[in-house]
Amino acid sequence: MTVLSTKERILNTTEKLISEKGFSGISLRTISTHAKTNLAAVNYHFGNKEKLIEMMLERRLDILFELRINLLDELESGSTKPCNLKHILKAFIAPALTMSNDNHQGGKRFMLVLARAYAEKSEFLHNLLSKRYADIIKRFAQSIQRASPHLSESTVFWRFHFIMGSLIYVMADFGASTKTSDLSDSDYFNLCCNELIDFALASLTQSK
Amino acid sequence: MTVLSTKERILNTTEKLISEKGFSGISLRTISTHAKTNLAAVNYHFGNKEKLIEMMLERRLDILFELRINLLDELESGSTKPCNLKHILKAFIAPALTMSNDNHQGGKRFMLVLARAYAEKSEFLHNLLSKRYADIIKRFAQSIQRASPHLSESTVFWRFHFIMGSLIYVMADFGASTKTSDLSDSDYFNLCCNELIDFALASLTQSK
DNA sequence: TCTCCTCTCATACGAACGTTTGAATTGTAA
DNA sequence: TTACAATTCAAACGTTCGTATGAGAGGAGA
Repeated sequence: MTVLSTKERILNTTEKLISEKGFSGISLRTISTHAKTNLAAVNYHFGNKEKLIEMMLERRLDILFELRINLLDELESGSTKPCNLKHILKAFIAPALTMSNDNHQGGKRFMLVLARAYAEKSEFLHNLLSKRYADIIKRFAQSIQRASPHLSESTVFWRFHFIMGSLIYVMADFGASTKTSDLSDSDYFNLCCNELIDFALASLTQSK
Repeated sequence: MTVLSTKERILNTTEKLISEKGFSGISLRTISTHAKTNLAAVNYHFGNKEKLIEMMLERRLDILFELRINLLDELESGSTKPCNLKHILKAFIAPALTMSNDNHQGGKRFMLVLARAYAEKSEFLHNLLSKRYADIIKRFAQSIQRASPHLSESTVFWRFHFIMGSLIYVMADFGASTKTSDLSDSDYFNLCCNELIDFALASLTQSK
């Protein structure tokens, strides 16, 4: 068991508590107490509450998008032909759901946090997506377009966004699902992941 | 211009402000001021903040689900054969987006509020969906199943849920979209609505 | 040991919150 | 008009919030 720094403990605790109670229902006092430190430590390490939340989002988003782009790079390397559509979708979807299911690293919590940030139209998240990660999203859209020549560019655009919506919805569900099935967590996750990829594939395969 | 009661003004203002600032960022003081009444009026008419928000959600959800079930009833009346899949999906999706686009009645705001409530995993909303409206959702699922005999029951279940995710995502976007197109609001809405229905249809038509 | 720097701590401040209270106002039926 | 209920109001309560401050703990190098 490695000893985490105060800064790391605060970040992890923030993630955990926000995934449980949402952005609103959590105070710096609760965070610092659960992180076994002092209220003032938050402001010492992060300046203020907003910066703390931004750092918490950023450290995982960087990982998520790097996983995605690495997979896409791998797919596109060595050939100029369009990639297999299912593989592209998998490269986009799987990292999110893998992180979502990675309880050990706390990724599961993060995905719920991310889903919440999406819904709350967090300005910070919006900026991050439209600046830091815009290129990656665009590359995926283009790759999907090349693999779906039977669909117009605008239809691909729309459906890719709808798929992102489903993905976010699923991510939010993983955090706080009312278990209705008898499956284990990881079986349920694998099933859901596969169903979502097939769903996305189906939606892009059929033209009308 | 009809004069609204204090109670109605409070409900409308709550809806408006929450759609703009989210559930967290809004206080009863702000609400009562914008509703041109007094802080205490909120507690007089609704008891407390939570009850106010619940009433605000309920009055529109009732309308939404009634619209949906009426359309489905109409589709299924007079025949025992499976309905046209596109019509079923339209009966489910269109009312949400129509309300979403109905600025005059304030429905546009509500849809964003609803999307936020979904993401925040509001316990109240969850209860409402799993109790008051569960039968309606179930009827749609069954109707889709009958119209999609090539898909297994569980696949239909999954994909219906993914479609709901996309729908919620779109609803949230209507409230606070960063306009990137040159279309008018209603043109943009119609396009999006049609694209979403086609997307849903495509996802259920293709088996793999 | 002494000094310096990083970090943690207890504490305080002002602002904003939801809720309560009792008086004032309005509407209504007798 | 009078009496009574429904509604609106201003004011205050106690709590919680984010932030700021200055003292002190702890380790590293001289």
